This record gives sequence, structure tokens and C-alpha cells, in this order.
Amino acid sequence: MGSVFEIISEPNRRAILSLLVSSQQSVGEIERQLRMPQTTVSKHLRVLRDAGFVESTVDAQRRLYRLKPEPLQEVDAWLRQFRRFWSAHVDALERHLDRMGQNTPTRRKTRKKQRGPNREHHKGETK
Amino acid sequence: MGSVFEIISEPNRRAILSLLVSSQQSVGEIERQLRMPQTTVSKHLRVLRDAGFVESTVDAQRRLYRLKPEPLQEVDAWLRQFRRFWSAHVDALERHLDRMGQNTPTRRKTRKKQRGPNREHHKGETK
DNA sequence: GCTAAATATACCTTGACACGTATATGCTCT
DNA sequence: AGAGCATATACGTGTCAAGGTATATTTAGC
Repeated sequence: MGSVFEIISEPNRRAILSLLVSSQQSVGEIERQLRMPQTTVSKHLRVLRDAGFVESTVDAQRRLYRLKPEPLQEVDAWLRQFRRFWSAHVDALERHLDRMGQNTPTRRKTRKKQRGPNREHHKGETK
Repeated sequence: MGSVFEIISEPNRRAILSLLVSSQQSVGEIERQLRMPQTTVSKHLRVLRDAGFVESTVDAQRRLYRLKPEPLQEVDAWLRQFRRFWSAHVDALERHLDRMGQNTPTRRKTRKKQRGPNREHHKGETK
């Protein structure tokens, strides 16, 4: 329940958020569009509201829920550090492919203990 | 274990990812920097690798883990829909404040059942 | 006031997962 | 070959959260 990330780890909650991005919705509307039981919707909305993802206003017996931007912006902020990495990684990938271009010694197995530029691909790895 | 979002919902895994953004690291290095037990690190790395967040190469007895961009880009892609909302929301916020200012004919929403300018706020609302 | 609609909450059960402890696997060096 | 380091896995345990069922609360309309 703690972090923003735990909140959006739940698929139904993500669905609700995606729904609300177009416009505010009542609980019943969400319930119908997502085809999930009302209590489930209400409970997820409770979590989302407590976490600041949504806010609600009263319309007769209905409650209209709408999105609030801050928590998702927090996720966005966390992602920023990796965006920098992606750009940098394009280069790294290119260099990598360049090196692969010349040959691929499938045999090498033993090497000196010194590490460093010394890389090798192990088949067993990426399981 | 399914979605990308569940993977990053775990704080230690996020810490590992943030660590790896600067450069590749061995398990032992991660262990020391994050001060978490080795088995914990290994298990989280296993999850991260299965989910495609990282890949590893063998360096003697060590394993060097490095970041892979795709899964986090998936998160980024999901966030896109909300970024559009943030920009649009500036306007919405403005309209909202305008209405509170008591005029600005922004075409009243008028429920089908006309409801009066519903005076008091509701107690239990924003929790 | 009574009934039906819309929504929220309480309680319970179940399953997933994170962690610790112990052990296995693999590699290097002597 | 054997010792020691680095990493991975197996197993048992506790916790926590999601979903279901039942019920409470609020409101509109008669």
C-alpha cells in the first residue's frame, strides 16, 4: 500500500486509471466498462484515492472520480534516470554490434583472470 | 511475477535498477552498496533477469549484471497517455478555479436532474 | 416514511511473495 | 585434488493484499 509503484502494480487499478484519463466517471460506469464487481471497483478506488491518484466529488448518490496527476508524475520522475540511459545505450548497442561484426569465436573458454574489456557471451545465461 | 509493474513494485528491485543505471555491477558489489544479504540480491536479480530488465555475463566466478532498456520503456509507454492528461489538466484546473471565482460561463454541466448549486461540501470526501 | 439505487465497508479465505537459513553449483588458484 | 570465494537455489515461514459475500449508508422518488 505504501509506494506509488505498489499501487499501480495491480492490473485493475491500472485499468481504472486508464479509463479515467478520458474523463471522470462514476463507480457504476467504471463497473460496467471494466466488467468487474462493484465492491472490487469501490475498494480499488479507495486505495487510489488514499494514494492521491484520484479524487471524488458527490453527485447525488453517485460519486464521480477523476484523475489527479501528481502520483503518476512521481513515477515519471523515477523513470527519468533511465531515459538518459536509453539514449546512451543506443551508442553502446552500436559499438557492441560493431564488435560482433568481425567474428565470433565460439571456442574460447579459458582466459586469464584479468577482467576488463574482456567480455564473452555465455549461452547458458539469459536463461 | 507477471507484469512489468509488479516487478518494479518491489523497493529493493528498484534500488538495484537505479544502481545499474550508472554501470554494470557484480552481485557482490550490489550486495555491498545496497547492504542487503546476498541471497536476497540474487533472488531479485533472478526475477529481474527473467523479466528482461537486466542481463548478465559471466566474468570468472562473478556475474556482471547490466540494464536492459525494453521493460522500463514499456512502463514509459504506459505513462504516455497520462502525460497528455497533465497538459490538458492545466486547462481543466484553470476552468475549475474560474468557476470557483463564481462566473466565467464555462457551459454549466447541469445534471439532468437539475441540482442546485450544491452548497456545502461533504464531510467524508477527500478522506 | 418506505423502497430501490448507488456506493462503501467489514469480515473471511486464499494465494503470492519476500525473507532467512541452509545447501548446492561453479570457478580459480595452489 | 582440495580449499575458498562468488553466486544460485530449495525449503519453510510469516505477512499482506485481492476478491467474495454480506451488510451498512446515503439519497432520490413516491
